[in-house]
Amino acid sequence: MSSPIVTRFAPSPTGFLHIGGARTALFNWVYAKSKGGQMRLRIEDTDRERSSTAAVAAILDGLTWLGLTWDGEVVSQNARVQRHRDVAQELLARGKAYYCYCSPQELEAMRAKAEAEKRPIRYDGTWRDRDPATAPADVKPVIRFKSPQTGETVVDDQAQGRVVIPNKDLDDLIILRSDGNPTYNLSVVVDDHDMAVTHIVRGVDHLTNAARQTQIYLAMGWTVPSMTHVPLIHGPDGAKLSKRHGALGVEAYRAMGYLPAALRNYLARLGWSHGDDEIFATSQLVEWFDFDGIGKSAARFDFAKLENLNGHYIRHTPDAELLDHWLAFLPHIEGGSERLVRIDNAMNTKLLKAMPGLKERAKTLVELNASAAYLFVKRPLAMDDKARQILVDGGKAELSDLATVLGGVADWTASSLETAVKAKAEASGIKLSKYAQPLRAALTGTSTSPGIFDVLEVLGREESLARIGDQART
RNA sequence: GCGCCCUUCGUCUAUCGGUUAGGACGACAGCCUUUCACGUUGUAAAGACGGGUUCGACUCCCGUAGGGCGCGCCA
Repeated sequence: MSSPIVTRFAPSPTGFLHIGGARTALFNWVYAKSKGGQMRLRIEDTDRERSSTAAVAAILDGLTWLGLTWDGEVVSQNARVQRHRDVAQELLARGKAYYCYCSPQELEAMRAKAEAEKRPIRYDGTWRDRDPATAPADVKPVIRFKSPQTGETVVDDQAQGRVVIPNKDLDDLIILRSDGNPTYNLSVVVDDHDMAVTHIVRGVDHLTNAARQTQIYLAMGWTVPSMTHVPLIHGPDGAKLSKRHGALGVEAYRAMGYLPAALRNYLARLGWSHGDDEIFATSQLVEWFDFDGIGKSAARFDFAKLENLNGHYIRHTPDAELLDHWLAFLPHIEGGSERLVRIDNAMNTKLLKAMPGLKERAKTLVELNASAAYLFVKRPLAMDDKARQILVDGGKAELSDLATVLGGVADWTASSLETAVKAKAEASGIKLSKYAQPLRAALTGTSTSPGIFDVLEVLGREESLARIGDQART
């Protein structure tokens, strides 16, 4: 019986959960699910300066929203530093590491010199074989890993293939700082090993680290886990993701009104494929997912496609479920909370009734929320001359909106309203298209123009209708 | 500078030596709808470049160009 599959997502809490991290988490989660394994969550917070509990909270929140659940306790890497130190000592004892007394300044000078002479920037191994007895008394040493100097290190990557890196290009990295704290590459290896991680899935930016980590695994006599380095996600312009484009936290995507399921679907298709399949449920993804579907080149983030996908998910989500999503979404946008408190049972019923018409034309929850504005408008609205003017001179009609609205609010059915409105308009010689603009404005609550009820009121009153009709004709 | 990696329509991608190079988003055009949206039909749109290998290359090899990642007492 083979050991269970264990994947892990290991973000550093220096900021929000960005889109690339979200996809990495998704792949780890999906793979674990598909193999009946577990996904652990580890917070890489060894850098105390830059880590924050707020960031940890944001990451957990983001993962939860995306529906990516982890197994077991959240591991804090910082809580395990003693274990890391022990391993560093063991490496020392095994002759696989050594004390280095170079000061940061010396190292800086070394780097600068190498750069000036256009030589590779690497530690020159000064203390590798030097007698510690000659060490300066005033310098606190770091511990460096004794990296093999000849041969090559192979990373058998599930996505990148067999990646071979010459050992001469890998210098002796610091595994324990002069303050006695471990560095990333040591901590990762120790934690992944101790957490029984069998499969590491992360961004290609860690590929070189993978080689260094492989050397540490080997030095400790530990089994090297399966590794998969997924290509990065770039911004729409092909450049590295920055705050300008997609480098937003997942909470930003939530605030933009995307559904978790849609985002999962979109993210999965970014860098991974299963033939021509585009739209698939997460359960289907779990069934299909495998590392061989992962591509090698970076993908650009395309909001247009995400939006289209999201529209599809909105349209295909059952009304009640969509309403729940919307309600959960409200606190995350401006004015949402005020609207939320006004939703009682009666309103809930109205919303549910209006949902079929609403979701048909919304690509995001933001749009859905906007089109539902008419349901929250305080009435009656004042129907002044200016408003009447807008009504008469308006642009194109929104007949089905009108019908939908009434179908959701009054006892009218969409079709009967449509028929009625049509009849009224025809009788008065008014082109219905005249109503569009104010109707839309009323629907979205973005203007002071007449609300839907006022329009209907007018339509229902023969004399006003006739009067408006006259104005419209002249 | 050194190392590793990448390169098919504008974008995400299929293709695992033999295809009219397929799908999706976007774009454009039509249909449906007395609006919008949805839906639907169609059109334009791609193998970076140069060499090989092969009966035959998008697919394999080499080179060039372009791009990405890494080279911290950050993770």
